[in-house]
Amino acid sequence: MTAASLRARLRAELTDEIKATARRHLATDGANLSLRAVARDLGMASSAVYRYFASRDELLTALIIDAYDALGSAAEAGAGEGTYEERWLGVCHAVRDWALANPYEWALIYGSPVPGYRAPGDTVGPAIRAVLALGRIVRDAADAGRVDVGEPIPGRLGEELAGVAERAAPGAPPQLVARSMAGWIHLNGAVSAELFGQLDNTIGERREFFEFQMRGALSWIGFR
Amino acid sequence: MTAASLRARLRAELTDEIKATARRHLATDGANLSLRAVARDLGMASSAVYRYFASRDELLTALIIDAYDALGSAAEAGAGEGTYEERWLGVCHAVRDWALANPYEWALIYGSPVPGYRAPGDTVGPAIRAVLALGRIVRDAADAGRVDVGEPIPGRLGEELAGVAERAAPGAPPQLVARSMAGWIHLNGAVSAELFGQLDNTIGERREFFEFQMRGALSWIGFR
DNA sequence: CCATATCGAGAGCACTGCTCTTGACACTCG
DNA sequence: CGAGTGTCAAGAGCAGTGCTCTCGATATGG
Repeated sequence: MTAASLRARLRAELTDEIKATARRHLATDGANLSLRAVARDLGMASSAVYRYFASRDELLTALIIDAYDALGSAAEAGAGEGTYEERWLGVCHAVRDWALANPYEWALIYGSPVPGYRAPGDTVGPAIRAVLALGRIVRDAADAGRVDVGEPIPGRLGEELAGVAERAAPGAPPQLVARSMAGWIHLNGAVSAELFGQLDNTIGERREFFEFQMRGALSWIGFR
Repeated sequence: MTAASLRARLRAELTDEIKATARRHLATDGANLSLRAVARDLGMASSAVYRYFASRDELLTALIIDAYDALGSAAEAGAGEGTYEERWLGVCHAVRDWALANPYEWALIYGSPVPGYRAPGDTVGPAIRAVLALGRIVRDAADAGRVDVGEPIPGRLGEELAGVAERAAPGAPPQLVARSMAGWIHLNGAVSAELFGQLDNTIGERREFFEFQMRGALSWIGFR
């Protein structure tokens, strides 16, 4: 395989270089980065880039998948040790820290969807890693009896949540799945609000305010 | 004034027509709509549009301000009558309903910021109307003793929040300001999650799930 | 009525994503 | 070791973009 890989290795390396350069351009041009500019930075013709990515959308998709994966890894690593509360806050801060370190990639995956862009199925796997990392902690805490399970959710939403629980965390109470998802959504909103400038001229103590919110989610979910 | 307004009226009308057409293009092209395409739809030369908006950014800014204003009006109208809980949920649903009816304008104001685009100061006034509508309800409820004020927030965040309270709602306890803001951020995240497709293939009962979350925020804030 | 300000249209510049063709290189098989 | 094959980079070219400038036409105000 090493024989065939001389060409393959060059291809893989150049693919990575293109992605890295594109990631850099993300900072200045956002989702409408210029493929030609990326090629120019690499000293190659724009048409040559099309040997590696069939379109600009495909390049963006690659960046999106990488971003989801990196965020998922960061979130999972943030779970760490300690009490369930500490693990929860650990994941929250890990997500926020990653977003602060990679704001343009965060915007790419959680900002407004590019019209006409259809996310391929490859993205959903990496996309749910972060929320699953959160859910696992709630589930573990619930198994240990450290979470007030609370009232079941009635109606069709309740049934639907039971289905979600079945697929994502068999045996977990649907209402805890719902509250975990709500926690993730709040986390997501808090990070986006901070990154997208909604806290400018209002809140300077970003980290403290974020933790205040995540502790609130924690208590509402029912940790005790 | 009617004398001078023949030209002025035409100008105002055409300005509105350009914005309306641009709003329509928002649906297909998002923030990178084509000024030329807008002009084409209006049967005028692209250069003529520049008599009305100095740049594409300026056109987008006009759309952004209009969107903030429309959302603010919808939120304020949603406060309506009833108990404090009902008013809170009324605003939440009003915001969500507006976003569902105007998804591309929501994406414009709460999606990823366009790199290189600097929001002019004119946007902050309309931008805060919605969150103020929420905050007013919490404040009213607190004045009526229907909210558990809870523990004060210590440290620099607490001091900062006291300043925010001073400016936005004099006399209101800083911790309630913080929880109101957190509620708005959660609301914002919930709407964005729904609109940006993060609930696809997971939650179908969108309205119920949204209300579940907003009731959660309600109880965490301390309504009783 | 006439000077002035405003406006629309068109040409043009530099840029974009993307396609197609051409020629060079590396690899594989006989 | 040499011929054939697949892969690659480069360049030209097309249609589209934001934006500027110039040039006539039209309405406004003194």
